This record gives sequence, structure tokens and C-alpha cells, in this order.
Amino acid sequence: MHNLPDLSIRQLEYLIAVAEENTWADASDAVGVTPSALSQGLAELERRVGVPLFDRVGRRRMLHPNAEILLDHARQVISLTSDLAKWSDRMRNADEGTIRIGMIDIAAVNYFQGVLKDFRNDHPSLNFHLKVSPSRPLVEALQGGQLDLIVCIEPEEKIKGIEIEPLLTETLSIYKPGGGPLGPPSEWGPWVLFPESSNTRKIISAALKERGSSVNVVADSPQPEVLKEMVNLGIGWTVLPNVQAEAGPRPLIPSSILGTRNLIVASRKNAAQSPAIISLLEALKEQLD
Amino acid sequence: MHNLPDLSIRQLEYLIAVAEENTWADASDAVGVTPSALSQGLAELERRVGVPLFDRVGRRRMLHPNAEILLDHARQVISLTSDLAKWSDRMRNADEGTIRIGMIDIAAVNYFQGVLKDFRNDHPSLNFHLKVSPSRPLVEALQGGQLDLIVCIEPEEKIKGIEIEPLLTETLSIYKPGGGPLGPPSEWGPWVLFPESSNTRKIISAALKERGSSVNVVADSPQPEVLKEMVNLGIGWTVLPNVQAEAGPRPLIPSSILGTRNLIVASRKNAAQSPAIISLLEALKEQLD
DNA sequence: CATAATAGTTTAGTTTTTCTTAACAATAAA
DNA sequence: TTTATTGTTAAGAAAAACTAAACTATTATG
Repeated sequence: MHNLPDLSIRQLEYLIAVAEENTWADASDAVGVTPSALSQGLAELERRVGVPLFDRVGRRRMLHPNAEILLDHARQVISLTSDLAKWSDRMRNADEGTIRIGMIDIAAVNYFQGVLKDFRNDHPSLNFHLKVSPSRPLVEALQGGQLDLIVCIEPEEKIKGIEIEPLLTETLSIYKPGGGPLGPPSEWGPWVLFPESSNTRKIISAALKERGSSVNVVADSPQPEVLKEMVNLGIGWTVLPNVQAEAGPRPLIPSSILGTRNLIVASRKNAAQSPAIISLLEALKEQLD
Repeated sequence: MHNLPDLSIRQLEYLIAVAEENTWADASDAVGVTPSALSQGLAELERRVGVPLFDRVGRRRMLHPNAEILLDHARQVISLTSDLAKWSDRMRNADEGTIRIGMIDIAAVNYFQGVLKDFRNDHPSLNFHLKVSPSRPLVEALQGGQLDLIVCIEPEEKIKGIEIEPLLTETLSIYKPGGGPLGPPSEWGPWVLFPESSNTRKIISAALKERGSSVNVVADSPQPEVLKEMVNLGIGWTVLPNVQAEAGPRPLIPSSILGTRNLIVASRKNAAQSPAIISLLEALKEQLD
């Protein structure tokens, strides 16, 4: 490619200013520099273009006909740059661009419902995507680049290329049909729990075993509402985050705390975060105060 | 107006290079700088735009989706600048633009005929204007900005705002019907000369008076061909530049040298001279060697 | 006409930007 | 593990861009 002259945005602005203002002094005022800077800048512009641009008429300077072409160029470049500046402003205000986030149900429905709603209201022209699903698919989508930020259960081990940050700790309680005291762990159950693939299921199984309960599972579902319903129907006992179990139209009554699980936010390590993502992340953390 | 980010042509070239080349090292090769310069330049670009542009994937860096918009901008600006560079190249080679020159007849027809022809051949796409007329109107057109360069008779006094440079000195000779020796000055004439308004006429009148001849003018014309014809018809004597009098189909025979006049080139003082003008001026001078 | 005012330039010196070289960190390959 | 590759950071040199102030040339004014 040709070796292009490095005409700076500044120099082009100078040119437009002298074309629009009456005197170079006015022009230098208009662009906010000293007359000296303007004079030197335009001399440099003329040198770089390599074509005479200005005539001297008395002590005034006038645009040479040659300058018309360059002036036209300047206006085009400035216009493009101005559009770009507007775009980057909107990007910085998270009013433009795409935000693709993932959340597990409890985060989207219970903890951050309000944050999500407010965020969408505050940034109506932002291209917004929310995927609600269990932690594992979320992590995979994050790794695959389909999502930029997820809120999920803390994974058992570190995942390569993924950066996590703790968000909150939830209490998991035991719920039995009708509520009331539990009795000895050996007599607990049977259980209605999250599926085996679930991270929370692993936490629950481990905790139950540690307490001395067998983990006799008669039904499973990834949906907490389904588990609740089964407890209400007397099919079995369950373990759920308190927030989920005790909310909604037919809440369960907790019998005892079994343990905790941690919610985290995760993003690809070293991935550049758009302002929109940063903004949402801040809102998530703020919600917890 | 908004305060625009000063994105340099160089930085935009860097961005295009990393978009087109496989690695940043290749890109830095392509634009002819060290990897360090490329890295720092792009970091500065990112900082000025204020929006993340690059992701890190392993040890490679990839364009962030955000960068697409900026890339598009870069390509447009580079394309515009490239067009401009081509234009300025053509301007410098005097293959573009407008050249408006004036010449007195003897310059256009006798002295610089070949120069003008060659110049037009060498610069076919140049917008070329030649005005042939007596010196005075040429000077006025130069002052008024309708011409950029003129070749004319040296004016008696300096003209404000006009810069002159001597070109050549012509011999003016006396021509009488039939030729032959002149006899005593008191018996010279009657005369057929340029009009009184003419600069050359003033030179001739003064020289004749100094020799002791009366200046009895029976006919005048600004056209040397007309004066020649009148001498040939025996209407009177004349004084002409040798070149004009002795060229053409019906040349006159010189009787004696009367004096000289100077041809000059003139241009507006301090006016920026286009490359085309400079180029023609050089050709004019070269012709005289 | 001399004097003052105005328009723009030049000079000198400072700050900012951009570049290079060299050392460095991180990842991928052997 | 060692080695090569890819890109970044640090330090310093070079270039560019700016300001203040002195300067030149032109125009206006008493």
C-alpha cells in the first residue's frame, strides 16, 4: 500500500476552522489553541500534503483553490470521526452494543430480578440476551464464547480460562412433608432432589451422607417448583435453598439447615469486558449490600 | 462541536493490519514497525476510543466484536486518505489542477511555442488556460486573480503586489519599405507603430526621439503582422522585434537596430504557486539556455 | 507622516507522543 | 522439562505539538 500522509484529526479541524472563521485568530479561538499552534499546525499540514494550500493577501491568508479538495476530505473524515465518537460514548454508557449473560434460575428469578429489570429500563437500546439454565450449560456457553458473563453455583474445581468471583452464600435447608422436627438422620427421606448432574445435588448428597442419612432418591427434577410440589404431595423430602423453598404460592416450612452453597459470577479470563457488562456486574454487587 | 479523539492514520493502519494479518508480529511487519510500536499504538488507540477492542486468547490477541465498528471506520478513513494521497501526487506531478497563464503574442507564438506544446503534451489531464493579449491586460488579469503567471514586457515601474523576474532581452530594429540604409534620422518615417497605450511603443518613441527622429505616426495597430504588411505596402516605416519582423511568409529586411526591450515573467507576490506553475516556469527558463 | 493596532509567523523551550531496543511474561511446542 | 513463539513492559531517544513572547508585515488612525 501507498505510504499515507499522517494527517491528524487536529490538523483537519484547523483547516475547517480557518475555512469557516473570518481570520486565523478567530479560527484558533474556535479550536481552542494559540494562533501560533494553528499556524504551525497548518504549515505542517501543507507540508505533509505537499501541495500549496494558502495564499497571502495583504496580511490575511486565504484558502488556495487547491485547498478545496483537502477541505472536502477534512469534512468527511471529521464527520466520520464524530459519528464514531458518538458511538463510543453510547458504548461507554452501555446504551449500545450487545450484552449476553447467563443465570441460574434462582439468580434470575429471586436474587437479581430487580437488577435485571432496572438494567433493561436504564439501557433500552442495548441488545440484551439472558439465558437461564443450570450452572453447567452456562459454564459451557461462557467457555464457548456464547455468553460474556454468568451467575452460577461455584464449581468444584477451577475451570481453565474462566475467572470467578464470589457473589453470595445461600442456606440449604431440609424440607419434609408437613414440616416439623426431623428425627434421627438414619430415618430421613426418601428424597426428592436435583438431578445427579447438578452441582447442588453433589453438595446436598455429601452433606446428607456426612450427617448419616442415606440418600434414597425417589424422584428428581432440575426445577425447584417441581421438588416443592412433590414435598407438598408427600412424595418425599427435599433440600432446597431457603429462598426458593419458602417463596411462592405454596411455601415449604424448613425443618433444619443442612448446609450452604455459593453463587459466583464468572467471565472468560482476559476477555475484554464491555462497559455494559461492567455496569451490570456493579449493579449485581450493589444489590447485595 | 464535540471534542474528537485524535485517532491517527497510523493507529488506524495498525488496526487494519492486525485484522488482516494472522499475528500481531506479522501485522507489525506489514506496517513496518516493531511489535512493540504496534502494541503500544493499539493500546493507545483503544484508550482513546474508550471501548475494549481486543480479547486475549491464549497468547494471541483477537479482535473484540466492538472493534468491527472501528475497523469499518478505519477502512473508510484510510480509503479517503489514500485517494487524497493520489490526488496530491498528481498535483505534484502537475497532472491535475488548473493552470492559468498569460502571454503576449511574441512569447506564445515565437519564443515559447515549443514549450507550451510540450507542456500540454506532458500534462494532458491538466486544466490549461492560455490568454494571449498585450502586456497591460495581462498584468491586470494577474492582479485580479484571473491569471497565475504571465509573460509580458517589463513594465516601466514596479507594480504593487506583483513579483517579476527577467526572462530575455529582444532586439528592436527599424524596418523601411524595401529595406536598405536609413539616411539621417530627421528624414526617417513616417511611422507605422504599436498603439500609444503599448509599452513597446513608449520604448520606441523614446529611442527615436533620442536619435533625433520625429515620431510622425500615420497608422497604428497592436498586431505586428498588420504593421509588417503596411511596411510591405509602402505606407510607412516601423520598429519591431527582429523575431517578429523577420519571421513568417513575408519577412521584412532590417535596416538598423534601434534598441531593446525586456520580456519578464510575473506572478502575484506571496501567492502560493502550484506545482504545475513551477514546472512550466522552469520549462520557460530552460528553453532560453 | 508617524504611530498604533492587527494578522500572522518565528523562535525558544516545554510537554506529549511515538518510536526503538532490550528485558520480560505467558503460552505452546518439542 | 526445555525451547520457541507471541505479545507486553520499561527505559530512553527522537519527533511532534504546544505555549509564550518576540518579531515582521500590513492596515488603520490621529
